[in-house]
Amino acid sequence: MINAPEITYKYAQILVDLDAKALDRRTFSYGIPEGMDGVLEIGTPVTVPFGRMRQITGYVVGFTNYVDPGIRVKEITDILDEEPLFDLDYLQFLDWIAQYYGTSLMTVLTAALPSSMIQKTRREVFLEAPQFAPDYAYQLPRAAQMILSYLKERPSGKGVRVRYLASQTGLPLKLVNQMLYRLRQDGIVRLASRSDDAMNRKMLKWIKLNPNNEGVELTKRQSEVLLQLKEKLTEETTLSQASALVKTTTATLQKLAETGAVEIYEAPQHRDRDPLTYYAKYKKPGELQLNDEQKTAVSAVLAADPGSRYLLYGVTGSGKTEVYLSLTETMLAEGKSVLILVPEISLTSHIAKRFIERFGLDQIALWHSHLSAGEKVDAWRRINQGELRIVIGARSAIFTPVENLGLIVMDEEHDNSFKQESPAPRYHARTLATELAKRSGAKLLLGSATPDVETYRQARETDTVLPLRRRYGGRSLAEVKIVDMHKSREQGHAGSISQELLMALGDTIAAGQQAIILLNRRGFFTLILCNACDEVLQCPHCDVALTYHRFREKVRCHYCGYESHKPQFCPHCASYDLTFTGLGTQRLEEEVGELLPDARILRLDSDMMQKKFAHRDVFEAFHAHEADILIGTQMVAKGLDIPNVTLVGVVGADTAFSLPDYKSAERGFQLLTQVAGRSGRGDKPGKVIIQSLQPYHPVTQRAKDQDYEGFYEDELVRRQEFDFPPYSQLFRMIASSTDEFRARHFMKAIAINLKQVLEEATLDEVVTIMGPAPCVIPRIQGRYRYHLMIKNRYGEVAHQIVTRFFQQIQAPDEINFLLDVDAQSFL
DNA sequence: AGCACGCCGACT
DNA sequence: GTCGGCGTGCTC
Repeated sequence: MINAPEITYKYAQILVDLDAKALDRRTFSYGIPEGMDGVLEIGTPVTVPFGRMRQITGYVVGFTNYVDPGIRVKEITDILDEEPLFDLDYLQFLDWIAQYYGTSLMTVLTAALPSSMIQKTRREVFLEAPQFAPDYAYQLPRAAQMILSYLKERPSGKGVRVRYLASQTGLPLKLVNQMLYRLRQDGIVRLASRSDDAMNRKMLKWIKLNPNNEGVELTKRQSEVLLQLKEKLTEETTLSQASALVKTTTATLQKLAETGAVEIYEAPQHRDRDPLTYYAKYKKPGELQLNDEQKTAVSAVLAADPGSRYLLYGVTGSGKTEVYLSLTETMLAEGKSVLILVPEISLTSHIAKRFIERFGLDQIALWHSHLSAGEKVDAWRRINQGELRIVIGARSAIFTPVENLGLIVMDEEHDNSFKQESPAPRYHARTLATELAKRSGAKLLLGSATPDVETYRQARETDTVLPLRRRYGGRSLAEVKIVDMHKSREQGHAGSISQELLMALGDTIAAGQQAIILLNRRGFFTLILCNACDEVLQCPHCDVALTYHRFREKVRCHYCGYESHKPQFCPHCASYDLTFTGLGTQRLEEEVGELLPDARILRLDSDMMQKKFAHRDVFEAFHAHEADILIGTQMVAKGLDIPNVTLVGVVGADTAFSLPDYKSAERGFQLLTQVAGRSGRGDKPGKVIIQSLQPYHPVTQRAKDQDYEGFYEDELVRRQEFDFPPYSQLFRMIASSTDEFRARHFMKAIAINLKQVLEEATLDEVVTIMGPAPCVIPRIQGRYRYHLMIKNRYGEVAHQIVTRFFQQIQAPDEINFLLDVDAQSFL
């Protein structure tokens, strides 16, 4: 051929897709067979022979001409997809992540790429040029001619699986592959994996009215249903949504479809039918109205150096979103892309809605866990090709291959859903975003009303805080009142709702307004006590108290999901004298219902989340004022923007910040402040009532005054005293085993060895080890857990020593050993 | 992870 | 003498 390859390498370095402990952090060199050298790139997925028998998937991560003598190099068997899955920059970014978190490249790759892109083993052949010159075929080997004539018989545009092709032509697989490489080189065929078409897309049933069939005969019920459908059906309603909307069954709708009055059809869940499509109809282009503070923030970010990081510190309702929108507009105008990271729960929040309203869905990729495999691959491709230039998503959206990235926004940056707890890589999206910004030259904007203490300190020291102190329309923050529950009880109020809160709830409902009550515990009763032996009933697999759920009379473990019937007697002493106590959201719902019999109450907690989108339904119902009071766990604190909410009640506020965890005070403060921010977002002033058992606790008081800076100063003093972040970097190692003794002794040995390593590096003064000790929850799912805390006050060198130390440890099979870099929780 | 090699004890 | 237990070590 005419175009000579620039450089040809003999070998490709392959990362093999095996989750074996020692294998996934090495690469293997494979020979490049003839005809494959032009196609192979970094990121190309291939299959390679491995060991004696197997063919496994791997990825090209480099090229070389040198291989250690004595290694019997094998050849790459095949290319799974000619389009590489990643490029060199991306690979280097993933490698940095693997180094930082002490894990392997393969582990990071698994977290980064959509799973359906990784498991592509089904290769297909497509006939690219069916009209080749007639004499071209004659000069081909017989096998190639057979393949071509078979392919020409097939319906055009459809692929054939390589294996199937081999069996149909009766040729050996190896020969088929050889021929296909040649045909590909000549541009006759294309090889691709199957996942790039709609194969993985789930099909849904949709329903629409059939206007051509007005006068068909219907039964009484059918006419009723049809009447309601005419009212409620939108352009995009699924069959199951419709049956819920008009309170009937899908069977009835099917019958109705048979009459021809409506039409039911199958279609994939297209992105246009994303739940958020709804907001695209309310496009609000026009000029953005920014106040002085917002303008200052926008121009500061625009003038910032590439790779720099800014904190948009804005109280709730101060208009952070307008800043994001304005910056995005400028970025798009400059031909750049924007990545918006939001907490998990907030995908339904106003941020996504506002972006869709402003920019429409045709340039936005929504990246969330409810996307099907096919939709993810679709979105990935379109993002990669620069077709979608705004990506909005939770934590894992940081891995999407955004082209020409100009800005990363991380809204509610303090939210702990940005940290992946398990499985590895246990990454924090903020850490990754900071690194990605540096690498890509994008600007990073973190937004919060209650920034993470570490973020705030860093921003203050580097002078990159952009404050928004004024609330929209000059509205003041809600008035916060603390009720001392000890006093309330002395005054003879036995229940969980104080007189003040009850009165306020009554007034709010009477005024036609709505209220939110936050209680951070699920279930009905959260404790079951034996009065004979004083034991608390625990999960048989975890050292966690069981929670009684009224619904179906069951007890549940909130850690492992263990479920059992309501116990009749104590498992320790067989006494029947059991007391059910402790307040959960279910019981609170009942109690409020008894106190306010006319109030319409909705409950929102993760028990309700079992059903997909159930939380969205609850949010929407509450937003539509179908209920007066919303009771829930911390979910209600995040992202709700309902103007008619003028009262927020917090029940049992203190439990959050007394956990044995260095961040628990911070989380408690954030939770109180965030939930307080839900009150009074409209024209009417808001009110917050916090019921507390420790009303003079400094965190409660700071939350009352909504004084973040005061809280921050208090907290810094405490952190410095104990050398917690930001004064150190925190690592946590956990060993767990079904054998308690082994877990404990393994951890002890680790502690001794690590101490020695640190001493040898003369870092033992600046890196301290705490433990080993049993974890706060000492047993989960039958596994005993021991942990080790490591505080690094030295920096990058010590960080590397700890991660390398961890990687060198080969834990025995019965022990699960893990490292959590920048651990956020001690539980 | 798989799979083979290999070094010991129990059997046709 | 050989069958098979699973400890150890390798996979380009």
